Amino acid sequence: MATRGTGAGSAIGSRADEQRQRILDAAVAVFSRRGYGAASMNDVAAQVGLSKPTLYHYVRTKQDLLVAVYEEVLDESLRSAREIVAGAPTTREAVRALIVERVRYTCEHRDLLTICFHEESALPEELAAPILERRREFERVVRDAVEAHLHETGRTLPMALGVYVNTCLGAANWTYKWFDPAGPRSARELGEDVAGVLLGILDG
Amino acid sequence: MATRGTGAGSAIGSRADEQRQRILDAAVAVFSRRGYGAASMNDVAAQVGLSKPTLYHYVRTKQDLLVAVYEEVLDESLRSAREIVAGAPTTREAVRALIVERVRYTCEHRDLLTICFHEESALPEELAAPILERRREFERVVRDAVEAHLHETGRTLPMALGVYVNTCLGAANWTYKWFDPAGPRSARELGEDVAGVLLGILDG
DNA sequence: CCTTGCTTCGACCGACCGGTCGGGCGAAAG
DNA sequence: CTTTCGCCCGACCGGTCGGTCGAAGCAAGG
Repeated sequence: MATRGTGAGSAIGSRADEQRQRILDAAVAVFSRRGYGAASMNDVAAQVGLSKPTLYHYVRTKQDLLVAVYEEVLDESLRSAREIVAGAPTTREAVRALIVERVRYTCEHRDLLTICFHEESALPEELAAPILERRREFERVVRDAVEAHLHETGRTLPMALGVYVNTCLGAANWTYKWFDPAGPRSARELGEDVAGVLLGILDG
Repeated sequence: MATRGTGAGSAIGSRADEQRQRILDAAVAVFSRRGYGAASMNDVAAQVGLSKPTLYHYVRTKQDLLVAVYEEVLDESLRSAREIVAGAPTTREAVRALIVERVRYTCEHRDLLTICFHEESALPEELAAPILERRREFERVVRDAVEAHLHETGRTLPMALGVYVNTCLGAANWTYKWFDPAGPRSARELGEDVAGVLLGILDG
């Protein structure tokens, strides 16, 4: 039950919590590189500098690590999307900011997103169901934002709304494959470029 | 060395070739569902209705099956892209047809593309290098097509050419995640919708 | 000093992996 | 009939998997 300050003035975190976070970071690195199915818990343990039994002192199963990845990504995605919609000055700016932020987050957490995009089928049905539901909720937020802008401007899209939204999300998500952190454009700037392509059809 | 007609009047194919194709189809189904690393050769054998030793009578290694998937996809992608560029009536039509075809092929071979998109890191460097080079060549064909259209019309894009091309390919490739074969739009029609979003910025 | 409780790990478990081996099968050739 | 040969598989190989067990190390409290 002992708690201890982290030394950086941040919120309290027990020793066990710190280790758990280090393990999760290691798991993200290993899972994204080797793939969840092919990665072993030995790999993860070695990455943190622990033995496998010690790793299992902090983590219940390999599956728990994968679930934690999805939780983190979905929490942050949904939170920021709702914040953007609530705070945007115009409906058009909401759509634009949603795309920019999606690209930024994806590019700056490529390991995390790589796992989310690749390992959907690695979770058993019972665990996948709530995760899928939250992802659908995220997509609904984006969809509603586009629809609100359409309604406000009286325009109509030359294709189904769902097709447009999925095209936008696809273009944004796919940056996890090609974004170059050493390139000339930052993640945020790249997001603005991508949004520029996708918003063209909204402005006519 | 015995050969036999396939009975359907098509090109000759030995019994062994037929079996090899059935095995490859099974491998595609299994690898795309479970992931290459997590899928076992027992799974593949069971899917074809053979025992594992019999499977190995036709296939050298598990890795060979994965390589065959990449070969098939890259062969077809490059071939059709070059054909489209060579036969398009205008540069704009070339770009449009490239996107439409990319979406169509992706949606109609989702299992194949799922493997290509997810298992890039499952190949050892020596095998991945030539595959990566051919993928880059495919991207170069698309890039050149866009550049030709830009040059012809005298327009300039508000973002780097590479960013635009990757955005287009991302939107097209991502359809492997959300295309619904039972939906109201065929793969080809969906491609036309997606191209409609992406070409907006080219037409101003 | 001893106890307590958290952290760590060497050694191990049964299961399953990719891949192999030696032999059994049936049909065609002699 | 026997031989041959492509096709097929039960049983097995060394190795690794996710996960467990029992014990050692060690700081804090008494």
